[in-house]
Amino acid sequence: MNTDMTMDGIGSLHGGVAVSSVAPDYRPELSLPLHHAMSVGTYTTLTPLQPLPPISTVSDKFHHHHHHHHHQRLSGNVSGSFTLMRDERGLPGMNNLYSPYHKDHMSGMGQSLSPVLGNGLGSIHNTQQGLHNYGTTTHGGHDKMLNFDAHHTASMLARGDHHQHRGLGGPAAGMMPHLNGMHHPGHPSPSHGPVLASTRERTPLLLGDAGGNSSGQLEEINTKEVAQRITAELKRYSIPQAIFAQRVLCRSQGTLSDLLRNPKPWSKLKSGRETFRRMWKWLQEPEFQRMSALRLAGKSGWCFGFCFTRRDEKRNLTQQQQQKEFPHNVLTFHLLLLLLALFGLFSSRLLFTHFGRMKFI
DNA sequence: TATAAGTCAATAGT
DNA sequence: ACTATTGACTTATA
Repeated sequence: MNTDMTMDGIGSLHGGVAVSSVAPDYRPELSLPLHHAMSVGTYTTLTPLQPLPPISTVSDKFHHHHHHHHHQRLSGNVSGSFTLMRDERGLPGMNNLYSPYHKDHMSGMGQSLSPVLGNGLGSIHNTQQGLHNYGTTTHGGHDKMLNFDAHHTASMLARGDHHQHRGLGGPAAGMMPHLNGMHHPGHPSPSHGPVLASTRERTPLLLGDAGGNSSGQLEEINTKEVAQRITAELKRYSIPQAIFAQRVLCRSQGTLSDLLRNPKPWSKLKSGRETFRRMWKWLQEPEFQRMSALRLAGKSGWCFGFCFTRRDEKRNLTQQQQQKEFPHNVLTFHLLLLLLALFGLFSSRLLFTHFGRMKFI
């Protein structure tokens, strides 16, 4: 009952859950949930918050040299209130979207952006809440992208084309029709017609495996097309490379730039395939979830399908300003407790040692 | 050990 | 403010 878990033990957070993870400043791999053991009906309903380690090149330097980071502790006083967002993230099925590619398969799971399945939380899901957040979660200087969030997500939801529940075994190829037709400004536009039809088949970004396999691990990704589409998407939504690289790919801006401009053919890729898989997966996601992934600033935690972000970390607003801004989606700490109780989580391994600190065994 | 692949991070360029 | 370039570094592999 006194397991003192800090972020130092993030590697051992397996099975643990971060309700309020004070994640490192910029390394998303330490904040993104890795494995969603959302087995319904059991305590594992909690969404484990696990690190998304960098791909194969996890080296000692990563942990020791440059990024002495950041083994921040879950010390923060969670005193404020939480911002509540729906977590559209995934269920176990997405785990096999990643192949055991070297040791990457573990990290790959972290990118599971798949829609959450019915875990009984649907009724709580308030679209309004989610939307509010998209529009208002601003960190420093990513306003453009996040502003998009509000509007596009709203319109998208209005159109009802979010939630393409392609969850387990769903056809991964039915991707983003509203994006497929889009233009690629400033691009040679190699093949006429939609980006999809680069191959004789209708498998857009995949070469081979015409869709039966949605696990995303065996396909040959058309890296060039992926690169083009990612480039277009980033442009379209004014998403800086740095943001995308960091939060979705766990790579540096320069790396992404290089990959985007000089994508190597799939056959020539080795561990670098993982990066393209992440890009590809991101493209598969509904906009709703794409932006969710981008928005992850590392200051929020995911818990049973909801994202909890410390309000006071969102920006430098006064209390009043914040309250005005987040009238509905604020979850007080006590409400959080209530939620936890509602979901029977108290009987789980979730422990509170003192206010503002949650620990798990 | 040599080489290739992948990436980071500094920095130059726009 | 963003993006592109590139040398250095790590890791994997022949």
